[in-house]
Amino acid sequence: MPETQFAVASAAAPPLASLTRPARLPARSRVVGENFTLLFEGGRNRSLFRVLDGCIVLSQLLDDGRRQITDVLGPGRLFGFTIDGRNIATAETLSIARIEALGDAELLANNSAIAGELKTTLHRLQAHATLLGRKTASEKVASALVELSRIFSHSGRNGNPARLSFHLHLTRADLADWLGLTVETVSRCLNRFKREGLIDFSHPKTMRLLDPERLEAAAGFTRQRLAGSGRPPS
Amino acid sequence: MPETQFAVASAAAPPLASLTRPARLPARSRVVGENFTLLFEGGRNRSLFRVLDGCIVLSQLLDDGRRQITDVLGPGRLFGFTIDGRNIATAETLSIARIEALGDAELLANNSAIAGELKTTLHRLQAHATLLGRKTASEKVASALVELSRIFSHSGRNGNPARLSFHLHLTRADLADWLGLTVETVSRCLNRFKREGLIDFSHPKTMRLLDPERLEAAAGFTRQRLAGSGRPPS
DNA sequence: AAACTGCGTTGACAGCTGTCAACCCTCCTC
DNA sequence: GAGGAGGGTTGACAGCTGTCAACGCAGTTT
Repeated sequence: MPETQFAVASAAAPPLASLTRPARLPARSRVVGENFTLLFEGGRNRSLFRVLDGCIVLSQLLDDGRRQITDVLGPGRLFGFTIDGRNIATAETLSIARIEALGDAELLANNSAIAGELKTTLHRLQAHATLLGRKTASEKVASALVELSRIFSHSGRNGNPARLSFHLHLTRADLADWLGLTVETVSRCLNRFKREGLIDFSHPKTMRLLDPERLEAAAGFTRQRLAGSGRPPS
Repeated sequence: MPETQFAVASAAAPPLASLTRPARLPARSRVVGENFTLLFEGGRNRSLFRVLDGCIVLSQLLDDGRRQITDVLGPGRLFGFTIDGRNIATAETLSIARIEALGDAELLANNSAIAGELKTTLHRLQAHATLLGRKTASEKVASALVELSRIFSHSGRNGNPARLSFHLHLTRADLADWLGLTVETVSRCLNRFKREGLIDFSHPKTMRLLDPERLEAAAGFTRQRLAGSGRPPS
């Protein structure tokens, strides 16, 4: 495997973003290797987990093996939600990842925060459903690049400059499973964007956005905010 | 319009719910007409709502008008979740519907119930993402029929017999927007299922499942439960 | 009764994306 | 260094599904 951005770091000290709780890590924090399945859909689980570092994806399988990645999680996101004690989704690492289990006390204390996370996830999943159902292959790949840059760029102090370059944790196959495409289509789109000067990559996973604005346009915006307010029925 | 299950009620008074508060319903309950947009994505809203009767869909729009229905709600489901006071999704009625606003007191009292509803919705949305990204047109339509029969069949005392016949609240266009297809493809699939004896409908919205088992098979199951338990990382 | 509208169905055709295959490259093992 | 495995790219081709168009039908209006 090509060294991930954690390879060196995890050898020495905590890598990038030893954020959240750099020193004295809580006892429940844990480092997990690449391509490791943390939770199985339908499996029993009594904890919530927070991503401290790295990349984790949630997925679902059809009986014949078709896979759909439903969300890509970066630092800060929570996962491990259950219904009747059973995991809603399969969770696997795409990089060396650091995660933290949330204890019951924390759960209760952060109850509204957890509801907020649930709503955020709901919102993301809705947007992704729109992508899956109503966007073309090009729009899907462009959307993915914009989204992943937001999740995994080391948000530079100014915001913009650092956003241009980031590590694509997903393989072409992962991207395909996320976007409802095939590896070939993903590859073709990426290389077309490269030829057109929208993006650049030497290593397949080292991505740089050369023209974020055109890329966002190519992503086919979802309307972010409606100008008018809603019409509450009461 | 063909009579919905509410047609009688609406015949007495003006068809499209001018009725707001028919008989002695709880103060916050309300009847809304067909094809009425209750909430706009991005609009302000301070209440949660519960569907008491009828059919409500959540949707999202792209700038050019492409629409994606992200969930279909029947009796019992909650909607109106917000992030920063802004609606996550657009909500519109597909039938005359009865809804109920949940007050703050109820909200606090039902906090865990609400988290449960959020998780249920998350689960449904995930399954739908898998449908959108990884199922064929036939599988999508078959899945939709099975799903809608579960939501809208008047759950007979025995369960099964009543499940066979139900009112399809969605038009072909709604189905298309839900499944990420076109009306033509939806229509072709439905009529093929009809020719093959899987379903039957005289009126386009009066659906009957003649062979639920074959239909479920045609839907391409998502693996419901994993035998083994998950592997919690702590 | 005629015309109109919305919705649904059906056919012909096109094209986007999937399928199949070959090949390249890097990394790893032996 | 040879060989193998995994991931990525590219080309040829096919087919599923979208596009475009015509038509039917029911309900409503004029």
